[in-house]
Amino acid sequence: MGERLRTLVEDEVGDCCDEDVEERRNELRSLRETVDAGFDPNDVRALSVLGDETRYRIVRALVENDAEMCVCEFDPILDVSESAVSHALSRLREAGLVEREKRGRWRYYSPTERAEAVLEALESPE
Amino acid sequence: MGERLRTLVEDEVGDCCDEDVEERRNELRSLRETVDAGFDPNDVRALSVLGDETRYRIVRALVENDAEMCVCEFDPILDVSESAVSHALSRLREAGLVEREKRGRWRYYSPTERAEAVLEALESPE
DNA sequence: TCTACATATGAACAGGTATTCAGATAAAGC
DNA sequence: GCTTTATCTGAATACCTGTTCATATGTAGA
Repeated sequence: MGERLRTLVEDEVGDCCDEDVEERRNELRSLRETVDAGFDPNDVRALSVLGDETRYRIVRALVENDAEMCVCEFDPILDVSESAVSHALSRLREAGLVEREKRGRWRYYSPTERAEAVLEALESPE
Repeated sequence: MGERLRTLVEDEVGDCCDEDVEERRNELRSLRETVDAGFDPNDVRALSVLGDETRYRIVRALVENDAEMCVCEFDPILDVSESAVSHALSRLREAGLVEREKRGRWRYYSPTERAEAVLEALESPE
C-alpha cells in the first residue's frame, strides 16, 4: 500500500534509503496539515454555487450591469421560472456572492467583491 | 407578466410613461445579449469542477506544494480511493485546472495559472 | 513475451441538486 | 383589516454527480 511511495522515491532519487522515503512521507504529512488548515468549506461552497449556469448568469448580469438589479429584472435574462430565480438568489446570498437590499416591495441585489474577484480570475488570458 | 417591470419603473421614476418602460426593457434586452455573448460554458464547468471538496483539495495541495505531484502522493491527503483520485484528476484536467506530464510509469500533475488565479481570488479579504 | 505495477476507465449505486408547482410572507394602498 | 403584488419557501420530481469495485491500459524490466 504505502509501498508505492517508496518505489517513487527510489525512481526519483536513484539510489535511496529509508531515510529519503521517510522524509518524503513527512513532507506529505505536513502538506496535508497545511491543506487541512487552509481548507475553508465556504470557498468550496462558493465555487459550486457559482458553478451553475443560472447562478453564474445572474452574477454576470449584475457585474455587467454595474448596478443593483431587482428580482423581476432577471426574468428576461434567464429562461427559468421566477421561483427558480428566487432560489438561485437565495443560494448566492448565503454563499456570500450577492447582497440584498429591501426597498418597499422590491428587493435589490448586487454582487459582492468576492463574486467579482472570482469572475475576474476566470477572465485572465489562456 | 411583463407588467411587473412597468410597476417597477413607475415606482422608481415616480411619474413615468411608456417611453421609460420601453427604455428599461431595451436595457435588459441588451444586457441579456451581453451576458449571452460573454457566457463561456468552460468557465461554469471550471467552477463546478473546483467546487468539490476532493478536487479542491487536490488543487490546493498542488499550489501549496509548489511542485508537481505524482498521483500516489495525493493518497495521504485525501481519504478517498485511488480510483476517486484518478477520476478527480481527470475532471480537473479536462477543465483546464491541472496539467499532466508522463514520465515512465508515473504521471506528474501541476496546477494551471487558471486554477491558481481562482484560488487566489477566493483568498481576498472578506 | 510475460509479469508487475501505476494509472485510467466504465458501470452501478447512493446521495445531492435544480427546477417547478403550490402555497406562504410581507409590504403598500385602500 | 383586506387586497394586491413581489418575493420567498417547502415538497416533489427528474436529473446529475461522486464514489467504489472491477477491469482495462500502458510502461518497465526480466
